[in-house]
Formats: sequence, structure tokens, C-alpha cells
Amino acid sequence: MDDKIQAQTEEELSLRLFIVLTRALNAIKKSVEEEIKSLGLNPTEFAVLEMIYSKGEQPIQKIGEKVLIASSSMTYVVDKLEKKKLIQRKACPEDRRITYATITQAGTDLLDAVFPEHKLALKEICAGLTTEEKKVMIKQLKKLGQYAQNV
Amino acid sequence: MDDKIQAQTEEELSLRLFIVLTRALNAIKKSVEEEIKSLGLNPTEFAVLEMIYSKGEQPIQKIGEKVLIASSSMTYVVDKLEKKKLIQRKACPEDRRITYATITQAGTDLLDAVFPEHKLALKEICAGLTTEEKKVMIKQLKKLGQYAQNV
DNA sequence: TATTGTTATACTCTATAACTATA
DNA sequence: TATAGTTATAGAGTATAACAATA
Repeated sequence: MDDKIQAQTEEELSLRLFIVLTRALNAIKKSVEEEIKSLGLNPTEFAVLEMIYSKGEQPIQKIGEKVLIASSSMTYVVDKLEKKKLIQRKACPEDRRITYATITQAGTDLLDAVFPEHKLALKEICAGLTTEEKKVMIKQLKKLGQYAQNV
Repeated sequence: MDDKIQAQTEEELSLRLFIVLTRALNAIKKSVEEEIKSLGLNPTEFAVLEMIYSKGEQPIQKIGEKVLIASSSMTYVVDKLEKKKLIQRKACPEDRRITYATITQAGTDLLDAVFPEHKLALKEICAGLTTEEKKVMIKQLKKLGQYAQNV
């Protein structure tokens, strides 16, 4: 009870965490979104593209689960990325209900070109924390996110 | 170099942090938004209402800065909350360009009634972390957010 | 001239529901 | 019957630009 934070209940702490989390992400996003926008992409498109870029081809629905949007919205996003020649649909031979989204050469080239800058910008933005602090936070955020998704 | 995380560069760590942050918040939001929706509010409206609830009346623009939306969008949000009788516009006598948003009795009553549940739900969602971990994370997120906003 | 807030407008994203095809 | 994805549709939220009132 001798300091402000210790006096808070678990509920208040969680609320505080949620608010602070929202603010922090909003602040980061504001900067990053301008950068992404300059590529002609929106945050969702970038998230999808980046996922395929780093994880390889994925069933469209699997992507939707990660990005947390409805399947019809995934169709919309994939359409847009396909029109921009950054990804391609590819049938799954084993299960013909499934369609993979796979990155094109142009998509790979784009991210190869942009990723270093993107990461550099993020480094600048996140420079408020030390390396150690980032590592701890990543670990904890993963725990938090995974738990939250299963509530 | 003896573990996966240690091998990452500062850039990659920051990228990872951003991704994990996004996922964690999305997961939490998904749960919270349903709850908020059941009040007939959207996340932005709730954020605005909550800010006035806890911080007292605020110039409309100040709110917009916190929530990070354009001033015309603030007009839209304030209109909606005012139609729902949860907040009220109030002129500023000293500077007649300024309009305060102030919470009504109905707004206060609503949040008084809902806040305990809201916090409880958040507690459940955030139960993946211990009290100590939450406190640390709040502190770090604040640092991160404040720094990011000034980049 | 700069700032606060509003109006008018257009557009992007997302969700819902109904559907097709495959399993 | 259940799952993956699409189509059609509608609506919500946000931004941009031009503006009015005030400082």
C-alpha cells in the first residue's frame, strides 16, 4: 500500500494494462502506417503479405485466423494483393476446398527492398526500451496474447 | 548466439515486438469489443467516454489527440455520444473557439454500472500474467508509447 | 495568421448472410 | 454434415478539404 501501483487491485491493473497497451500500439502504428501507406498498402494487406513472406505459403483461412478477420474479408484482401501482383492464389491438390496464398517474385522483391527500412524505422520508434526490456516484453506479450485468445 | 532471441538484431527484435504487440492487443480487443458492443457503443466511443469519465471534462481536440483521430471524426463521435445522452457539449467561456465534452449523469451512471464488469472481464482476459508481470509491463509500455509518440 | 470545431463528401474496410464446392 | 472460400450487400468509421468563428 505504500505506492500507487501496489494499491491497485488486479482488475484495475488489467484495465490499466489494456489502456497502456492500446496507447502504445496506437502511437507505434501511427508512424508505421504512414510508411506502409507509401507502399500503396494498408495495415491488413501488409500484415498478410508479411506473414506469407516470412512463413511461406498459407491457406487463406489460416491467415485470417492470425489476422483475426472474417473469411469474406480475407477474400477481399487477397483479391487486392493479387491485383497488385504481390501474391497469388494456388490450389491445394490434397484438399480441393483449400486455396493457398503464396508470395510472388514481385512481392518478395518488394519486401526484400522495404524490410530493412521498415525494421530500421521500428527500431527508432522502439528505442525507448533497451534490448533486454524488449526481450522480456516480447515474451510476456506472447503469453498475454495466447492466453487472451483462448478465454 | 546460443539462443534464438539473443541472435536477433535490434531491428528484428523491434519488428518482433511490434508484431507481438499487435497480436496481443487484437486478441484482447476481440473479447472486449463484444462486451462494449453490448452497450451499444463502439471502441472509439467507449474510449472517449471513459476518458471523460476518469479525467473529467476535456476540450474535444484534446480527446482527439489522445485517441489519435482527426477532428472531423471527433465531431462525429461526440455527436453520437451526445445523441445517446452520455456526454454533453459545453462552451468554454475563456476561449470561445473551444468546446468541452463533459459526461452526463446518464453517462456516469452507465460507467458506474458497467465498469466493475468491464474490469472483471479484463482481469479474466489478462490472467495469463501475474500481478508483478503486469506492473512491469505497464511501466515499460508507458515508456515505449511515450517515446514512440515523440519520434 | 493560427487554432478549434463543423459540414459535406467519399472511400476503405469489415461483417453478415447466402451460396458453391468439396470433404 | 462440416469446412473453405466466394459473392452480394450494407454499414460503420475515418479522412480530406473547405469553411466559420474566434484568438
